[in-house]
Amino acid sequence: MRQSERAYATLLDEIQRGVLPPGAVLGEVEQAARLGVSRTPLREALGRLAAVGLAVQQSPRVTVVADIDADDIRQLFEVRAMLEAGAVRLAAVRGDTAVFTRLAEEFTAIGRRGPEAATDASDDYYDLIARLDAAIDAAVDNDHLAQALATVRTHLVRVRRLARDKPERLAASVGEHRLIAVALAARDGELATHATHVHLHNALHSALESALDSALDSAVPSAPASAPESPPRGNP
Amino acid sequence: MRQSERAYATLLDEIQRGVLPPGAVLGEVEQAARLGVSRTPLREALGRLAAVGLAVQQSPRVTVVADIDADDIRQLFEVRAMLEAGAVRLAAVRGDTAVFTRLAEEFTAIGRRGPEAATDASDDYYDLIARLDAAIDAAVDNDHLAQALATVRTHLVRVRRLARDKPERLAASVGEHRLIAVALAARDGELATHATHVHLHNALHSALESALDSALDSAVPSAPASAPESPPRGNP
DNA sequence: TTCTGCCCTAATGTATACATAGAGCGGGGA
DNA sequence: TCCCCGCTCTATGTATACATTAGGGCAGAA
Repeated sequence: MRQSERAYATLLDEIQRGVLPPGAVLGEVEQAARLGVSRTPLREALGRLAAVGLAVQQSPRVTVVADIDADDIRQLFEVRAMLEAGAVRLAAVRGDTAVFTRLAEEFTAIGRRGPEAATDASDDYYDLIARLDAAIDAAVDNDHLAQALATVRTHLVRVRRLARDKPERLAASVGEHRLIAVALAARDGELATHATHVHLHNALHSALESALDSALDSAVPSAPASAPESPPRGNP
Repeated sequence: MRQSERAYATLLDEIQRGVLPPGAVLGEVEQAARLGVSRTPLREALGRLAAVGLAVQQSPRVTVVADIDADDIRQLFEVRAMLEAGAVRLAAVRGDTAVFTRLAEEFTAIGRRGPEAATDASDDYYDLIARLDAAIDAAVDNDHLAQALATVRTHLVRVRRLARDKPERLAASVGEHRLIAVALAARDGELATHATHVHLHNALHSALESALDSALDSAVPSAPASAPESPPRGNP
């Protein structure tokens, strides 16, 4: 594998997992030394991160991990709603009914486990949801849309980490996805679109709630809003 | 200005203007020598072009200008419709009525010139349309949406070049944009959304018509569909 | 003591040298 | 004559050396 791709994958994973928190300085020499690559491939990795919006040039001299606040999350969900609503509308027309029928059955089955099983089987939940997304993408068959959605999803990974889904929210999410799958199986684009909007509305509110509880300090100026005393560093 | 940015701007312009046609090989040493920069900043420029989708790695060894066919244009307009329809719906709520009222008046004024003036004043037409787009972006105030739209618009520049708008189409487009501006001035998000869909429907059909006439050979296999004898080169 | 201006360091931006792998071509054999 | 093997050459991928500039720190003066 190319060193630049390896560096990109590593940095992406670390940013998404929070190892490199928002505001962490991404010095070229520092990260190159840490990842064991030269500056050239690392620069390419930073360029890709900047292109997708996860790294920003705070000044002409310093690149940092992009900040993320409640407003960012709202903006992200606005774009996501536009793209996913449009995607399911198209998928209802173009998709294979059998595929979505089967997915709907899987959602029904996994939903029967009840909310108390969600904690243990959360990986199964997320995997099934990812497969529904993949099926929608395949049905729509639009590269430009897929790329736009991929960018949004790249950011959403970090949002999910901030807002760990509670078990009851995860169970509700399964039900919402089940309805989307059912609508797609029935080729009901209108229902699928509305169900998607409902799902994203609930997901956004849950995310904002959890995120505000955990880390985000937006609109809660309990401490002076000046520069933090110890800005997070990726590699102290 | 940084050399890499200069190289990117130059290559982007040449791709959008058709100087580097679809399929043109983008050799690093060749382009670096031509643009008078080293391979390092040129690689960064190629990376940015690849990130936006205008350059693709045809093989691990050769990068070419991305191809574009009727299907691409349709896909592009699908994404564009999702994003712009959502944008105007939000802009109707968030925008400043005065701004869009003034823009609507400008569209009315420029529309009174009649279709025969479109050829001479096409720059004025496009400039006014661009200002409406900018006003919508500003009203929506969503960075992620702006970036997604910027990517789409980057591709659309090339589509417009393939499908040179006829004067009567340009005149009709002005009328369609006027309606969008009027709807936004009236804070009528529904009307703005529908007007946007109508406009994009017309724009897509006009583009496909013109493009099929001029250069695109999709679905018209008059010649054998094998590899062309003389693939276009950027710098023979 | 504080503010301002200069210098120095360290970071990025660029160029070039080196490594490596793939594609094309030529020669030899069947 | 055709096919296969190997070689070479050139392209990319990587590392490193050089240039440039921004930003901080120190010293001097008010």
